[in-house]
Amino acid sequence: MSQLYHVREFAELAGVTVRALHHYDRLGLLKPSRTEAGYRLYYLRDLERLEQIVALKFLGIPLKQIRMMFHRGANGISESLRMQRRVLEEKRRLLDSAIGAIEEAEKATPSGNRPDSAILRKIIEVIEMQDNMDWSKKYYSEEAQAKIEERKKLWSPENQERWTKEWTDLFRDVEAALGEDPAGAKAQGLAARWKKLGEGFTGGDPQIIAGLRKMYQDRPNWPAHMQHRMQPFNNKNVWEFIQKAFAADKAAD
Amino acid sequence: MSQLYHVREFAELAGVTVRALHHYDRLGLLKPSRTEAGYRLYYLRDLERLEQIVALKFLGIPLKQIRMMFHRGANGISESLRMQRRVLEEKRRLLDSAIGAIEEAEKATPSGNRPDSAILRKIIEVIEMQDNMDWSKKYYSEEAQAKIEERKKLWSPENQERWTKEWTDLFRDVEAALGEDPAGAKAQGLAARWKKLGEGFTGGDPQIIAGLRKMYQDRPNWPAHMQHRMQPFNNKNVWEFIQKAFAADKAAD
DNA sequence: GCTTGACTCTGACGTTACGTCAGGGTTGAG
DNA sequence: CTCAACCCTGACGTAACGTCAGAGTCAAGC
Repeated sequence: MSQLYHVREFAELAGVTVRALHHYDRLGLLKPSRTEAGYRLYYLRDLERLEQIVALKFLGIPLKQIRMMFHRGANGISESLRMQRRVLEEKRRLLDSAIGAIEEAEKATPSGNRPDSAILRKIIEVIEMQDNMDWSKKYYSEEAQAKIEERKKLWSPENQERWTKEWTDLFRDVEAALGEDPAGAKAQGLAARWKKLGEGFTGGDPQIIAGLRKMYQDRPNWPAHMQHRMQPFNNKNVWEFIQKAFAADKAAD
Repeated sequence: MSQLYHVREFAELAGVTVRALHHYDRLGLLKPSRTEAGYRLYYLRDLERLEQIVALKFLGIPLKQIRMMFHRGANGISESLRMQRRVLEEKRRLLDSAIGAIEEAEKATPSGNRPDSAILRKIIEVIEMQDNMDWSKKYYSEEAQAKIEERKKLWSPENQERWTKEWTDLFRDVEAALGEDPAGAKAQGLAARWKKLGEGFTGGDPQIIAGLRKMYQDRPNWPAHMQHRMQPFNNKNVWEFIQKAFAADKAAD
């Protein structure tokens, strides 16, 4: 009973390394008694403590915090666990995105040995898409966010790609038509395309449209890399031209 | 065109910190040109490289490896990605276990402020159960493993707890009955309980039983902490007694 | 008593991807 | 010339140990 263990034995008993025990000792997490020569001596009751440490560590809780939990005594453990769960769930979200990005890239470049740059571009695309979603969140109301979550499911990277291309094309076409009459047939055709594409994302939902408008007006505060990515769409004349075309359409009613 | 950027600008353009750019520079991941005074100068084409770095980093690939990927040129990126996906999936498995353990603990200790030691015990239980599953895998054939995966779904921590308790109780009862006649009514009753409990885990499947037997016979090679946890079941006399009782049962047929 | 092998101790450096000073040049405006 | 705003490098810190390295300890065999 009340047997004594040397580090090696105790470490094996608990399934950890000797060095880890040294570490916990120095951090004050588990301080064994010592022989006269300075050898560490562990009792069986130390095992319980060690198991708790290992368990909390498994949950991703840093050692310093574990020490605090022990130190502050009983209260607060369940509080720490609630917090830790949120942390872990956030980590899982990121992991899922990363795995998803790789999957998309593999899907998009079948066994064929596409040039690696294509794979990378695909990944960047997927990540940026997720990133945009995340960043632009703050412009939408809670309700609008929920609606976007819904629509997101339809937003495969392929769609995203096609959609980007269509906007780019349309913008270029409008740019080329800047000299025309905003009420003319050509301008009206472009305006129709514009409207249709816009509805592809907003679904015509007024809350989403409102968010988009808010986002657009906040342009000066966008992070630099967003401004950079939006640069192709930065031609003020194009926006004004389309405004006029819409106005002309309305006036024609 | 071909605009030049100072670190700060370039960092904001890409959404990273200046210090990160210093870091990538020193690691040889992205080496900008310099002014005479030693200031870093980035070109727009550096942005592409940087975006690739950020993307691969997002996938959890260490910087050194990213450098190697660039260095070894085109081939091998998709290979790296396949590997990385496996790494990430393994991480997700661990994350899920951790989250699961916390959930179980929260479920088992409802809002009531149970002593924290109870919460910790619960977590340790859940983790050890997963750990056991993992460790004991090697004793089972592929088929048996698949079958166990199936049965695992029924194995809530509550069941696990009850099961452990019943085995402990049964073992204690047998120990108390060691003096009796193995063919007697009392011994036969115990043998029946034994058999029933055993089937609770094996489901009577011969492959699982075989794995269990293999595991039991390999006892000397179990890790120390498993031996420690199995210590309450280490009374050889009990096993022999039960063997005799089974034999007597068969002989009575 | 001495050697030997198996253990144990502590201290120091390495790992990862930067963050955070600290001390010291550079540049452009007034 | 000065001042603010940038830029540079180097050094230390972070988390949880792993990996030596140099040195002491213990029990056994000769």
